[in-house]
Amino acid sequence: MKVRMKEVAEIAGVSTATVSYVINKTRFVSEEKKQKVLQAMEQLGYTPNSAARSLRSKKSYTIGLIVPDINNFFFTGIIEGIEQVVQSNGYQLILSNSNENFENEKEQINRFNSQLIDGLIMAPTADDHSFLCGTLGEYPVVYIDRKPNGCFGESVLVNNSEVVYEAITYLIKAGHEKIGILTGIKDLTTTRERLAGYLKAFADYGLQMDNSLIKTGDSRYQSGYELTKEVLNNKEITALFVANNLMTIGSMEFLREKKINLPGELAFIGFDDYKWSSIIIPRLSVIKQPTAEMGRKAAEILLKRIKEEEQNNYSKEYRLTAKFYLRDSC
Amino acid sequence: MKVRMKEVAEIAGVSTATVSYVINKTRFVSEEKKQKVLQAMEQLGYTPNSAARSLRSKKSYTIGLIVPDINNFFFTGIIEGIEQVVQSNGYQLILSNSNENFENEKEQINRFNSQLIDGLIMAPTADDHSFLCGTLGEYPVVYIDRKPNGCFGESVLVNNSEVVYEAITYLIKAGHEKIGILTGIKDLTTTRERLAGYLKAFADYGLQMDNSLIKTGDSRYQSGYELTKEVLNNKEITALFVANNLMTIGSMEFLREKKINLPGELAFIGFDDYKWSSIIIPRLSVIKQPTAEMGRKAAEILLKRIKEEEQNNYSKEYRLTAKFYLRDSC
DNA sequence: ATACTAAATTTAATCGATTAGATAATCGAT
DNA sequence: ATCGATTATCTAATCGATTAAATTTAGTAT
Repeated sequence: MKVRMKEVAEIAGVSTATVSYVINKTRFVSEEKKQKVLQAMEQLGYTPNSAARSLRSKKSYTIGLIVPDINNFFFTGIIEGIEQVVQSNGYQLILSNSNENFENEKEQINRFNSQLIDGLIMAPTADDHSFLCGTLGEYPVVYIDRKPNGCFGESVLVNNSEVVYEAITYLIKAGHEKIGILTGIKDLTTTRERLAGYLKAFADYGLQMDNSLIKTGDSRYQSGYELTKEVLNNKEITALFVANNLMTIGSMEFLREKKINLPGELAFIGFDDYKWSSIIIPRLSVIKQPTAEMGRKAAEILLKRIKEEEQNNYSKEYRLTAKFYLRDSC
Repeated sequence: MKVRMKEVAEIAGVSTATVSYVINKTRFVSEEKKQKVLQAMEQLGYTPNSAARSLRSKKSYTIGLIVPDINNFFFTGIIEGIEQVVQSNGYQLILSNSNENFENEKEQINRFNSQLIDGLIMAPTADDHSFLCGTLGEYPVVYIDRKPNGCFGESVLVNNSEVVYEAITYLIKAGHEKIGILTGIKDLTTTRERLAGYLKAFADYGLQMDNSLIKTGDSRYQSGYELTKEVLNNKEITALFVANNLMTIGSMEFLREKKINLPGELAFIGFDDYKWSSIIIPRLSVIKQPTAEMGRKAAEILLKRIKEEEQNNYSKEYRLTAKFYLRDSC
């Protein structure tokens, strides 16, 4: 038999209102009654019913999170950061996996719209999100990693184009002129920005652009493997940059199979870091994103917006800095 | 302004009860009225208020999940499986990270006890969980990966001791007699079971046991590194088995640093598989657990229990089969 | 036409908290 | 002693759905 606030109130000899004030600290309650209430709660092992609470107060102390791939260590790093902040502020986290699929994503958003959540953090898929601008008046949204296409909003991103520029520049200065690039899903803002950094480096250093150097993938392991095979058909290539993490692994798989020597035969730079990238031989040079920090930042912004109630400064961008880690593969 | 069931009922020219019956299919409603209701819902863009719904019906269509490390790919594999099942049954997933810390775990359970959830899946920490047997009468619980110490309950596990027995036996048959083992956190059932498999192989093949061969770690990267250094002080060791995934990476890091040749100088078997274990050289032999399947199984069992209402067959164990993948490191 | 069933729909109580507004208690000033 | 102001507490309406019980409607047999 679940114990309700009414029982607590009876035992403590006060009204339910007073109990509520004690729990939520919403009004002053005399020390004497406060103690009685606390003791009664303790004695009965009372825990408030969150459904009733959020029905009345219209706050669920729950935030939603939609990521495109739960198995991807880049996103789990983000989740970890979000979880820390959310947890320590007494909020709960509802997790959902869109699988990079627009329909899944929309379906999940619809579920969230049953006012379950106080706010939403999401890494949107590549599709057009203009429908969101209208729909999501109910709760604040913060985008992470990627900006949604066709819709404004606050977002936590990294300096994609700058850090890629830095990495490509490093290769150019080391004498490479034919540098291949494998990108993730075409219409993601991350893909566009990383490609822009690559192109800018080529332009700034007066190198000849060549379409056979650029291959667009789908952010999966397999396409990393396949596109590496393809891009290396261009025999002049001396360096390869992979702008996505799973594709980095797929690419490495192909290079290992073909026994292509890094960095001797091919200079290699991958994307995203994990402990394993220092145990493979050669240790991989990569661009590393501050995943946990991104997650924390997004959660902090969201909670602030939830508390503020005022919904201005839309479409602000927060750019955290990803770094180029030079190791042994280039 | 949020649209309520009342508005839908008015537009459709019926009572809220009828609307509810249409939505939940709980009673027969004439085709005519049903259509009117559906159309009104569509027209107003109605989504039911889940707080009100769960307050009244005492079901939240939400299940809780507590894992000890969100960043660990073993657990994200499990999460992925759980998410699939939960999602497709119209449930939501609340995720929490205990960080292998008992206090965090208890705190989260307390939060869950505010009747937010219909069921719970958790990988319990190593501490004594006898307090759980009492507390958790409210909703069904399924344990995953590990059994809780001091408490019964349904659990989804793998054949730890058998698969480790198989791997160690392989090493023994290959002529190894001094085989080191690094285990995870001491009081986890997984650690005990894996160690038991190791010991049984030694016993069955009449090998001399030796305490300097066994090192107990804390399931973290760093302890894999440190303990590898330690265990190799025993110069007779010719093979090493690491019974935890992050520790496998830490161990490999040490071996790479010391340029210890695998399998020439040391035969090596790690725990848990990920795409990267085939791109490192030599390709790692590992024990691979069916993570997604474990997650799906746990979610299915839990949902079944939620629907059944009857809480018998407690403490049943489901053992899925982990497999030994023989590659190039041993 | 009447009585009786069965089927479809509605009325209204209910879930367990929050909170505006009413009320009671306390205190000081006149 | 009375009034007013202030503070503490309580009463009761409310959030938005579900659902038991009541009611209406339709159908069938006599």
